[in-house]
Amino acid sequence: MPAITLPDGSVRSFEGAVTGTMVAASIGPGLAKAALAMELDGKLVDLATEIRADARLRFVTRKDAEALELIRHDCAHVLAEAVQELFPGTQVTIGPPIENGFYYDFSRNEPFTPDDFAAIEAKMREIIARNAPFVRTEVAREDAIKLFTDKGERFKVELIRDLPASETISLYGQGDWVDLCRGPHMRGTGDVGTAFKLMKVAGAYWRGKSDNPVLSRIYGTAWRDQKELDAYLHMLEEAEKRDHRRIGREMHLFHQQEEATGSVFWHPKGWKLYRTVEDYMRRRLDDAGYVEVKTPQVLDRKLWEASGHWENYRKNMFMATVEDRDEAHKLLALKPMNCPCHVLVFNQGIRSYRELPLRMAEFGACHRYEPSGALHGIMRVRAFTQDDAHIFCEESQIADETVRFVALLSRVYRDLGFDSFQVKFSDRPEQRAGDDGIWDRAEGALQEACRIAGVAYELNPGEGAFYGPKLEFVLRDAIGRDWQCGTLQVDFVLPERLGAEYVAEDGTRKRPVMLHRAILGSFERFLGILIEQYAGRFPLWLAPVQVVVATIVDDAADYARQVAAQMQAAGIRVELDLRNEKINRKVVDHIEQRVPVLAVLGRREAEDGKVVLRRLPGREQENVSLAEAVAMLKREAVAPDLRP
RNA sequence: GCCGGCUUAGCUCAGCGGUAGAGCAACUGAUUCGUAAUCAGUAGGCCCGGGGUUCGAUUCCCCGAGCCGGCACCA
Repeated sequence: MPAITLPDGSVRSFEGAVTGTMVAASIGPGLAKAALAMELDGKLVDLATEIRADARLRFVTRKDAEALELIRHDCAHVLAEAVQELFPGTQVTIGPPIENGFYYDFSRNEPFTPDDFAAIEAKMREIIARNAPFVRTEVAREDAIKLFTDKGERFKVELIRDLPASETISLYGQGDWVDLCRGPHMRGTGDVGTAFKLMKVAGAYWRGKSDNPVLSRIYGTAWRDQKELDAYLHMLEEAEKRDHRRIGREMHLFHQQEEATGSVFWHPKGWKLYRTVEDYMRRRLDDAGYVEVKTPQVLDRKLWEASGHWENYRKNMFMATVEDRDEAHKLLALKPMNCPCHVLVFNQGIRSYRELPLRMAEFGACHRYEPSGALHGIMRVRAFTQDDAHIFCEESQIADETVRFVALLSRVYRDLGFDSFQVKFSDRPEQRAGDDGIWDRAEGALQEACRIAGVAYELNPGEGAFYGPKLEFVLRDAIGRDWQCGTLQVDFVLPERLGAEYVAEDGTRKRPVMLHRAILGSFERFLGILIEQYAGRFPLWLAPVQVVVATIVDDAADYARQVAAQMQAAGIRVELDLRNEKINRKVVDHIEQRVPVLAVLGRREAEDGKVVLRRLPGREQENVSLAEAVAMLKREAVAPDLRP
């Protein structure tokens, strides 16, 4: 006699076991029609699930947050059925819902191409129109294995074999098609609706392991209705316009070319942006008690052997050889990291505990031979400059330094337009230097520091650096991809390997702990994200060109030159546009160039000594004196850390 | 590195087994104009590189490079 409590607190009692479908029907025909699944005692299950005992129940309809995930998961099943109907012999593997959609990985000799999408989508619509109910059955492990072995689905068999013994093995059928699945699902394929679209194909390794076979993955997106789908597709189009590679070209910020794969050619305007950020960072670091150093690019193999890079990182290092040195010294490497160099600086002379924490910063240029497939615009490159620093400190100072670092990073991110970021905690990787005792201490210290700093993080197991655990500060680009920018890493290993020590209060020699930390991460990556964040429309202090002085007629040219000269003298980054073009055209061009301020000058302004300012892409005009314009723009262009 | 796709003028893109086109940009001239594209003209191409098939390849095939999307990698 289950008594079912609904979200509004009302209780309904039934004679015997009931299903969600029956409960919904008993409440009303509207709900019976709308309910797709239900949450039973906090767990999302099929509507057809039998309820035998008292329970709390909430129906999930298309409006609810869970609906999207259900639609996407069901859509993945529909995709799999469609593919198997159209391409017999294709094996199915897994097909989960993901952010904005779903994918399904197939095993097939011939990978799918986007040319297959039209046929597959048509078949999917057919399957959805059939509205076959999703039917759950629970089976014994041996039966499941037999079923999928008979079908020739060896990946499914492998999945079943690896399920823990405690796990119930369930199948979901839709018409004649059946898949191994945990569920839950909606009532039938018709509930998927028609607001879906196949997006792209990709190779993906079975179970994410690169020595496993490559599967053919089809990505799709699915939404509640056409309107949502259209909005999503429109959002993607807009995001494409923010792509830093596109804006970099349009705004003449940088370029890349084959002769230097994975490197950036910064053009004058891009370099101005870079320098503006670098100057800002240098001031922030000065204020935060860092000292700045500059260390070599090319170092002898001996150093990399000592640091552990030779063993753990060599595959990512560029080598340099010279002919006229003996065997032992002819191999050098471009530094992939700055840390060993900083230890070498630390090791000069005798250090005292009084000097700690010693915060040693460097805008360090590094080279890493990244796998070709990893390169991505200026976000993932082979030559980059980190806003790197290493804090040499005592173990007891880790927490305080972490608190300070997180405060500094938050300040910088806010100043540069990022109000939120994700934090991940990456612990010991499989390939690492240092014994487990050292790792226990390092991870413990970092966890404790996070607790004290009040940093909430997500665990990222096994992803730490080879020398220590790390915090990753992650920002998101225009297309929704996440990039690690800031980082904080606790390292007991390198000081040991490179013999760093200091004289402690008691006169004994001790090993310092080393905190590796970066805020921007690399200038290249960070500027890429910054470009996308602002879609190239930078706030005045960052804009490579802050003001364009544009004339309406040639008669205003002399005055325009004066205006530009005065602005320039006041430190404003200004350009002149004296072209023989109509002002309309000039407005359009500078909007396209994402110039923040246009100063328009005609005969009237030349006569009155005035300037008409227009904040692009806005339409409003301000008419002010030249002196006022200069003062105002100068004030507005002050970097956030220098504002009164 | 792996799977797939792409690569034609500075940019965005057509094209096609008979050696190439548009728009924008550039250049020249006219126009001097008051806030979202003035008009006319001119010039511009190892059609990514290397092989092959063919009477003939930018087009078809193979190899390579770079880029793009994922996957793997990512101090």
